[in-house]
Amino acid sequence: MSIDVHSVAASRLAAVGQRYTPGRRMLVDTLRTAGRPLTIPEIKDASPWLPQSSAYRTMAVLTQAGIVRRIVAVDEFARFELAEDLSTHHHHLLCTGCGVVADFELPPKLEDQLETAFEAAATQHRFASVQHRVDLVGLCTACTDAANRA
Amino acid sequence: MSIDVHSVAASRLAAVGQRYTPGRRMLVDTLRTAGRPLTIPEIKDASPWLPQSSAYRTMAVLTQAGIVRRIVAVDEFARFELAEDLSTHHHHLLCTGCGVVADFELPPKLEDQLETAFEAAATQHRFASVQHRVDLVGLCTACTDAANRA
DNA sequence: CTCAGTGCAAAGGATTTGCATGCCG
DNA sequence: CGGCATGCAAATCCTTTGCACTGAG
Repeated sequence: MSIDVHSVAASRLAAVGQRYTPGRRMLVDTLRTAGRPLTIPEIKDASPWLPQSSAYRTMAVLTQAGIVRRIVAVDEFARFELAEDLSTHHHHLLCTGCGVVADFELPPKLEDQLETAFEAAATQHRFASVQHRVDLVGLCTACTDAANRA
Repeated sequence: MSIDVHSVAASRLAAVGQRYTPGRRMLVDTLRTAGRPLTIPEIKDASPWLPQSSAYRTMAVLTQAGIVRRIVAVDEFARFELAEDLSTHHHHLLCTGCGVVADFELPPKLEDQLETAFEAAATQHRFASVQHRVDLVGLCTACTDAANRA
């Protein structure tokens, strides 16, 4: 990995008066390894001994500290991934069948054009501190196959 | 309005074996008039006599029939708007402060470029039936002012 | 010794559903 | 008449929170 995620995480937690405990470090590793946003159930699957409330609480703390980003996809589960400055700028493919979320990237040139258009739209509607959320919603391979079999 | 929303709604409901009752027609009108996605509480505010369960159930039926689209914004409330082919292709401005959702549009040329890039990404990840979801997340005027006063 | 972190269990809140009634076709 | 539609109330399910215990500084 290019930057030291754990060092950054430790200092960001310190900045909000929190410690970088083994449990938190381990969940950060889980997210870093996953390469896609994970739900709480998925996080628990990766660490079966972890109490559910700790999973939720740790994600809340890490989100607060700016280490983790919480996203809402198409199902009723929240998903968590490392903040963009700890990974890369990317977008999401959302499956309406099973809810799974995959990452993808756009050509840099197109990103630039988008950025410009978004700033114009934000200004026009008097929105501030704007970030963008560009997702694709469709069916993953598994769900497409399942639909065809039906 | 350019197309007859109610006629289309009636035939789409008929296609899934459901009726276009006065209650359903009225909620469709509520959504059409709003011009932005509404939450269930907002829908209930517009029709205080409407039981909550009917609001949820009607939205579920209309969504199933392809008349209404259910979207998830930044808060814990689902929001509902008319399907794109009953209104126009547009995107959303989401306020992280109060959760309100406003509509905006992008230049057609940029939409075309996005479409091309999205198709490439979808193909690469083997996703099918892809639609895109392009949102801006920020603070609306009211919430920006509130933040400045604090 | 003090206070943040953790675990367990119970509460919270949006959404769904079971069941009985009403009404269109 | 039969079945969809509707109301009311209870249930579901993700998520949050209260409280007691443990461990680091």
